[in-house]
Amino acid sequence: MTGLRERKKQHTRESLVRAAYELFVEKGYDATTVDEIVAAVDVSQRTFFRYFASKEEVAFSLQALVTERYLEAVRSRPPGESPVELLRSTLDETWESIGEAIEEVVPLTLYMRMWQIIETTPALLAVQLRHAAGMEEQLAAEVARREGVDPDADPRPRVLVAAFSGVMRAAFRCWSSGEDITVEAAQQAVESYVDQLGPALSRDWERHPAPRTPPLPG
Amino acid sequence: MTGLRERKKQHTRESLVRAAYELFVEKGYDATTVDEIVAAVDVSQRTFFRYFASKEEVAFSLQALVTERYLEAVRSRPPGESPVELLRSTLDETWESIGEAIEEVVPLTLYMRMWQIIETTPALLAVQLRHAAGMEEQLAAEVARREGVDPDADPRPRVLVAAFSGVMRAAFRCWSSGEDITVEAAQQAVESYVDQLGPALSRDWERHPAPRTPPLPG
DNA sequence: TGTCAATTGTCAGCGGCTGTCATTAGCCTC
DNA sequence: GAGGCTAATGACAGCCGCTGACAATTGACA
Repeated sequence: MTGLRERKKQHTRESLVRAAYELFVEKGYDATTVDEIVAAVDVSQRTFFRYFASKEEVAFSLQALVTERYLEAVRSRPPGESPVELLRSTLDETWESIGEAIEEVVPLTLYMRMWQIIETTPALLAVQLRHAAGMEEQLAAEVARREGVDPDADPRPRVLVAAFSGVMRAAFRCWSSGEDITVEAAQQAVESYVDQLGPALSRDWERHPAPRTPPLPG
Repeated sequence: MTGLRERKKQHTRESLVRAAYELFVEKGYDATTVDEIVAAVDVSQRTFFRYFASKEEVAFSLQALVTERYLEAVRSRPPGESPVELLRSTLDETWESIGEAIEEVVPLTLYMRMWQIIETTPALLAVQLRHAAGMEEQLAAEVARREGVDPDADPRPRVLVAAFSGVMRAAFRCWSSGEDITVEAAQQAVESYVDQLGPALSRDWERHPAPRTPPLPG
């Protein structure tokens, strides 16, 4: 087992995350002061900034966990899938795993509300988009590696990942602005949006709106 | 003609933009202080914040102009084009117009260097991505209007725009990290990336890397 | 137990940003 | 052209995010 010092550190860190999340959800991100967060955990402000480089960072400590999991899952996927299938099926595979990982730190409902706050707070939204862009980089690199192409010479990995991520973001945005803030609803939104990618790019859209629950492929 | 007061205001505003751009390009965004900007124009710091809500905003005063132009061009496009064609051909159409509009305020090379700074400064990159997301919203709304679908019920407009914007962003990123920082190079990068969208989504990628200058459709 | 190193608290200070209020300067009327 | 009116500016104080530096504390380990 790890030493006392190590455990204490992890404890303060998690306490700070929890306190921050609760305050952000309760009174909003901008209205929450770092002083208030550290007061709730009873540490000095200086200590906070030794754990987190900025007030924003604490808000994304769990988001980082999520993207890390997804990337790992993509990397450990068996070969043989086409790039689109890779991204799509990894999504299917990792939903529960990610949900469980989150709940080890904070309740899932709190995390969901935090996501809403991120989407509605301009400063946080901006940072989230930047993080997503960072993940795109790594995803594109992995796709290129799998397909044996040079990611700097062949635009297709980046193009695919960019399109895929864009669609995912649109889906999350739709989900987080809706009423059903559950993992299942998120999963539903993302998958239905992804399935619309092909039709949306087709030359002529049929006049009738696409069904909310699109037909399953195959 | 406008009064003296109005002209003075516009003058200070443009002076602030120019001074800011030059300082940002010269010593970097983070290393540039608002105090330095206002010192170069000889106004008080308070005045700066009456013109721009934040230090970031002055860096994007021209970006706003660009997206505005593109949106207008999309809106004034004749009907009959498919959604993808709409976005693609508006792009072709507006390159020079936008370039000219920029040069009325600052030299194009300065603007290009500023773009590089935005892409390489985390704080600015984040804000730019947020602005892009805002434009996506409006683009999706326009696409939905043209196709006569409900943007809240039919995910295709958002999906298409998300994919298209993601690809554009990837192209700009590639361009801004390269050596040829000209409008033509940007145009070239964007159009070749957009043309790779279909191939990238196809089930099986051919093993050979796609050509940098892809074959024209049709 | 005593030494060493890691962690923390305290303090001073910078830079972004805002509210407030007095001052200046363009506008408009007589 | 002198007057009042209003918009724009400057000056000041102050909050908040964030950092460097140094001293105090506390776990680790011989």
